[in-house]
Amino acid sequence: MKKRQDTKHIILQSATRLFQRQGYNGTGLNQIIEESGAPKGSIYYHFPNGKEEIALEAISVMRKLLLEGAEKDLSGRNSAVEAFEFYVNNIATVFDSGDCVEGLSIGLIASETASTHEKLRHACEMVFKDWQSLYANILEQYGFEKARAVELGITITAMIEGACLLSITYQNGNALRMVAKQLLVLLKK
Amino acid sequence: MKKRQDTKHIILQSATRLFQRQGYNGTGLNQIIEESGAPKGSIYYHFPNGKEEIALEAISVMRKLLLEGAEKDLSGRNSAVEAFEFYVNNIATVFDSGDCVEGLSIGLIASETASTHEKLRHACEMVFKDWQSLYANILEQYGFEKARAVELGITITAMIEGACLLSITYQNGNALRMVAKQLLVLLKK
DNA sequence: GTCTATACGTAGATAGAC
DNA sequence: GTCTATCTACGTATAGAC
Repeated sequence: MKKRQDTKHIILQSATRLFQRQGYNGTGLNQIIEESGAPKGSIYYHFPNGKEEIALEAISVMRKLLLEGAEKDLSGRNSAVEAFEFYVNNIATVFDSGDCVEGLSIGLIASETASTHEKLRHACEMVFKDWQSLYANILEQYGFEKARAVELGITITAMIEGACLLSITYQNGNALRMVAKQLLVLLKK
Repeated sequence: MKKRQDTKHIILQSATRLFQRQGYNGTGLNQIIEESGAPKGSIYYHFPNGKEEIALEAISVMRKLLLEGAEKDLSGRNSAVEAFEFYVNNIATVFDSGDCVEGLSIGLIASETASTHEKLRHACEMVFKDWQSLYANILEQYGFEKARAVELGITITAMIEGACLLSITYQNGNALRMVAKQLLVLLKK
């Protein structure tokens, strides 16, 4: 059917946005329904396993979007430094608007579920690993040796996640811009 | 009275632990009472403003503990690199035990409350700023010029918070150890 | 596929006895 | 200072008509 995919899709859209902003525990099923305008009775039709299943699919949506964005921003530059500087400064601008930031990371949902929902924890772990690999691959393309690229992949993932946390808390993107600046030192060859 | 302080204290102890592990939304008042063994009726006597007030005081407890620990680990070393390496590797060991990590940061509660509880958001912001200042001061003591020390203070705060997030998710402290290693590069003079 | 109604638990919070 | 009882709201989830 056509309607089937449409409704499921808009539920997932709203859920993704709400989970990113308010976290897993902070978001209710009722709120997702309300926000999306989807028919209330349809949630357990599309997601028989309830909230956890929605979160699992939402993480998968985030993963896809965030990785695509990263790949686009990071490719076709003249150097690793230039690529990551552009990429991180780009993220920074999102946090400047002040209110109602749609988190650009899965950091919140990851830390919430790490010790309570094994499935969700694992899904988040996979996303972080994807990022690390992507960053490492990009660095290899720019001439870093493999072992060093892997190390930097982990480090850059941590730096960006940490800076996103500071940026959300401070309500501006300055921490991310600072990280972008320090990458000049870290990526010096 | 004496009892007054005792009960309030044990409530705060449990609340601090639970908020760090499960977050603000993930922790119920009932659970705090249960965990602490405190008399159930006494919560609104000691904390008339309810859950938010408990969280506010819990953040203050975390702030004190974490800053004290950081100051101790970072002082009396031979160089900035040595100090931060010891400090970060020390944090890393806490995440190796696998299950039931008592978060060592306020990252979870900070990201949960950033867009929903202004008072709590602000309290977390102050803690992060304290960290930045502490790190910057330490770096100045080791001979970094002030402006550079401030930049690095922000960056190191982000790196550690991000690595804590990865460590919680991965259930081991390797990300933190990796960050410690990269500080060798970043703190080179 | 969608709707209404509702079950059932637990959340935070309050009142008033002790 | 502490206890019990209770209120109201909301959480997830289900049942069954349409």
